[in-house]
Amino acid sequence: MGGHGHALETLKETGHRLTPQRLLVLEAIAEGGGHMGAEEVLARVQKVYPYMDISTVYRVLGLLEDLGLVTHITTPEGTRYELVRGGERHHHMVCRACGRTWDMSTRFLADLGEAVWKEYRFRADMAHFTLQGICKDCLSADNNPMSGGETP
Amino acid sequence: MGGHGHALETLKETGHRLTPQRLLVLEAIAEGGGHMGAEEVLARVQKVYPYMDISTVYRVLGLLEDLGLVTHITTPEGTRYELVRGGERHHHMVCRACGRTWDMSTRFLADLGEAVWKEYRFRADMAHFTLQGICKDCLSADNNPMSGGETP
DNA sequence: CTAGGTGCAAAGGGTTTGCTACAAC
DNA sequence: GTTGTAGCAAACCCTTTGCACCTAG
Repeated sequence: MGGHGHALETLKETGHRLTPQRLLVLEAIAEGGGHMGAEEVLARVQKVYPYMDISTVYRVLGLLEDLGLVTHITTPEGTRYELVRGGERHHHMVCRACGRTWDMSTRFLADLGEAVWKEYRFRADMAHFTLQGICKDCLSADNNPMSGGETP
Repeated sequence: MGGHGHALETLKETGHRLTPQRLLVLEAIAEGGGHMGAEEVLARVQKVYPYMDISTVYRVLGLLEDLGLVTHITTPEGTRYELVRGGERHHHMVCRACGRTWDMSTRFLADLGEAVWKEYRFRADMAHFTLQGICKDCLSADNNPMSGGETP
């Protein structure tokens, strides 16, 4: 069970029904950890409740997002959803070779966000930030050339 | 006239035919000033050549991208293409409010990539990097609270 | 000439919508 | 009981693909 008890309250307070489907989506996205696609949420829920429909997943995710409980980002791999956790910052580096996720200090993004803010007055959304690349293990494993991958 | 004469050479050198459709797509994307969706490219070309088909647009854009003449980024509003102009490399900031795309100097990501490399030996892939957030216009338009969006 | 490229139509993948039965309150 | 929801199917983008004809080299 994740820390989404607060979410249930929000649902009730805003006059929405507490349906099993909503609980299941909430659980799935809470346990899934990082960014999940709708299809992945569906798969997780269906392990417990096989009748779950993809349209319900989208509707629930949309509702949760309207309530500020979930956000989504657009990536080249498609739309990814995740739980909004108060205060918790999670910046990740995902290795494209081995798929592992590594933690990154918020310091780096603080610098980036601040620099961009000063220069462009653009308020970057760092809440859900994932850097892709190749981790040190995979780099040494095969000396991956990775066309222009270093600092552009 | 756009500076894509170089593109024509690249096409010939790589053994591709110089078709009117390719020239038109090249012109459209050069004159459009970048950040264009396939549909917009199609519209521009069709003003001159109404028979142009969307599938041709995609195929030409794909070819030009393979040749390194064009890049694309993924935004919440869809895929956006732009001409690669020598030297003028940059990254993008996409406003979640108005959907516009803004250019960002590579300098900021260079710093981030380098810092991450030094600290973690993680080789970040900065190609097609897109920062999401709220642009200055939308910030001043309505004083958007943007849940914890500032510099973390 | 002859491969490569185009237009058209149709298929795909992801997301949304209309509808009726159903379940939360 | 009411009304909001879920499931299903079909519609809807956007993008890709198959195929016969056409055209640049």
